[in-house]
Amino acid sequence: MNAPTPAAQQVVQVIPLVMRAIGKRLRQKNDMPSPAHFGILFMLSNETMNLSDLARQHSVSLPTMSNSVSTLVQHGLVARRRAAHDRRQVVIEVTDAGRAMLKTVLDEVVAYVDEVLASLSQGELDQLQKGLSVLKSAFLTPGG
Amino acid sequence: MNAPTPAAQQVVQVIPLVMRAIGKRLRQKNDMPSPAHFGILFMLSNETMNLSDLARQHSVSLPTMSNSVSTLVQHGLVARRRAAHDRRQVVIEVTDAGRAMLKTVLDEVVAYVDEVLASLSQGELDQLQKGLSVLKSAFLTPGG
DNA sequence: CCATATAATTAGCCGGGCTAACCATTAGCC
DNA sequence: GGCTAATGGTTAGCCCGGCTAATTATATGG
Repeated sequence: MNAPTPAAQQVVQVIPLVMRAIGKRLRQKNDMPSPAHFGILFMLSNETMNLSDLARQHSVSLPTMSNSVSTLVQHGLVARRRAAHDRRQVVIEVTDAGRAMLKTVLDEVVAYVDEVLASLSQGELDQLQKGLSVLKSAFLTPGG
Repeated sequence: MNAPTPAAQQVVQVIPLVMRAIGKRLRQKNDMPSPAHFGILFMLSNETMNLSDLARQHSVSLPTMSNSVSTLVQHGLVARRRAAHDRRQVVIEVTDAGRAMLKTVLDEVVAYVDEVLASLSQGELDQLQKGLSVLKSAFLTPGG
């Protein structure tokens, strides 16, 4: 094994830190979905998907995604629909309520992050943005 | 509310993505602790703490931390000890097994991240590192 | 037309989050 | 000294989110 890059070590250190802080903020607000639900709504807001695709993209097993979707359906945030071209598949769609919830939570989280980032200079913000772009591209390529 | 910075939007988008990918990798390996346990071990590896401090730093409630520590104790990774100066407090210490586990997991996760980052150029790695430094400093200051 | 593969659900388990209620200890104050 | 907080932890009871194994429904292919 090659020596780990400083960047990798930093990813391991910083990402969980940020994640916990955001998770804490979400838990503090009532009626906020869990981070997992948030991620599902966010994915579905761009395009509807069937369960399997959703599970794969979200890096969880199919039963787990089925359960999460059931919870979301109970809360009225998404809806199940049989696919016409293949009646085995279930397509998940975000409801209006789900879209509203997503916007609320997105605003809340972004506002919180903005609050945390408020102490940074414009130069630091640029650095942050560039760094995250790199990280995103790395984890979006196959294998990430 | 001011317009959200692009940096904040990117944080919201990228951090959960990376977190899920790392979580998936951890779940795939047997005998790997959950991300939460990993975080606890990591914190304790530098300094022993009592339960309350641990809960606060980890952004969870005291009962939650007590439960997590119980699980870790059952697995032999940490040990509880009454503080001599204040017998109400419980100090948590990492066992040798815990330290070994932490090293194993750290190596595993860092290796995985390195693998994902392998496609990046040195310049991109530098950008990533700088960006994460900024992010870390923002979330480590009070309020983060 | 039957066998197999694929999509999804259900059941059963565990970890991790919470609040409320409780016990043990310390600190403060008359 | 001896009450009365205040502080630190644990326990109980709840829910969500992970997993695997087993089941059902639909497609597909020989």
